[in-house]
Amino acid sequence: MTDTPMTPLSMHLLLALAEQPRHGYGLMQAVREQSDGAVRPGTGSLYAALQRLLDDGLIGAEDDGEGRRGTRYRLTRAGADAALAEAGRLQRVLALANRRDLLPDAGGR
Amino acid sequence: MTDTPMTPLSMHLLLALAEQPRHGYGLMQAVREQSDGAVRPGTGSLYAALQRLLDDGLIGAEDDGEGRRGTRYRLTRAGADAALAEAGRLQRVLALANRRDLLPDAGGR
DNA sequence: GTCGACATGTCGATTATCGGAATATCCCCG
DNA sequence: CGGGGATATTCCGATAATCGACATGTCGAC
Repeated sequence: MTDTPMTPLSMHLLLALAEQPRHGYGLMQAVREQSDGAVRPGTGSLYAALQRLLDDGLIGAEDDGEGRRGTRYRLTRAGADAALAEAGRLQRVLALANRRDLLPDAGGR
Repeated sequence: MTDTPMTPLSMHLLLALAEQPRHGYGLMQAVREQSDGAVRPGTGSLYAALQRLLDDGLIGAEDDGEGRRGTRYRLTRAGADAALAEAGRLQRVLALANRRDLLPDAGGR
């Protein structure tokens, strides 16, 4: 139950791959769009993060077909589980935030 | 709109302070409890994070009364706004996660 | 044939973040 | 008075994550 938090970038990558397998380049764009521009990794951050996810077995990589260039990344079962766990963690944080009164002047409570 | 993500620790600190002002040490415990043990900062991480939040003006620090030892941290208006913004970001990520089919065997779609 | 989008990497530098050791005080209990 | 545990904070070294730049190559369009 000691759900270690995941970086926002990793989470976005997993979610982008949950939709469909993609190339690294496509992931860069997908993450940008998904996050409304909040997360915009350079290539360095991106491939470093992908390598970490590969090492942890959360994603898989396979060569794209014969003629095609590039590596296609896909979500593994473990990756889906991890994303789900992270989503649960976020939900708990949000629930907490709702319990607190963060709104400044609106007639709260 | 380029909502820079916040670390889980920072978010938990702001939420803990939204409930009531606290000392650093109390924050350590509050964060642990709030996160169900997922976030358990050592003292080093804790005070470093507090310093960062102070630098960004998201929290304030004042000496505790005459006789008392220690510094009492409180949430600033900017801090509440930041927490709110982060909560919004998390909500968007969660919405995304819900749209994806992460459940493995439950008869999805 | 050159331009821009697609695609995959590597490198070095800079931050960010973390955990633990060390320090000190306060308060209770005997 | 003395020890011990909770409170409270600082400093330090190590690791993790990010960024921006550079390098390399393919592809289709114009």
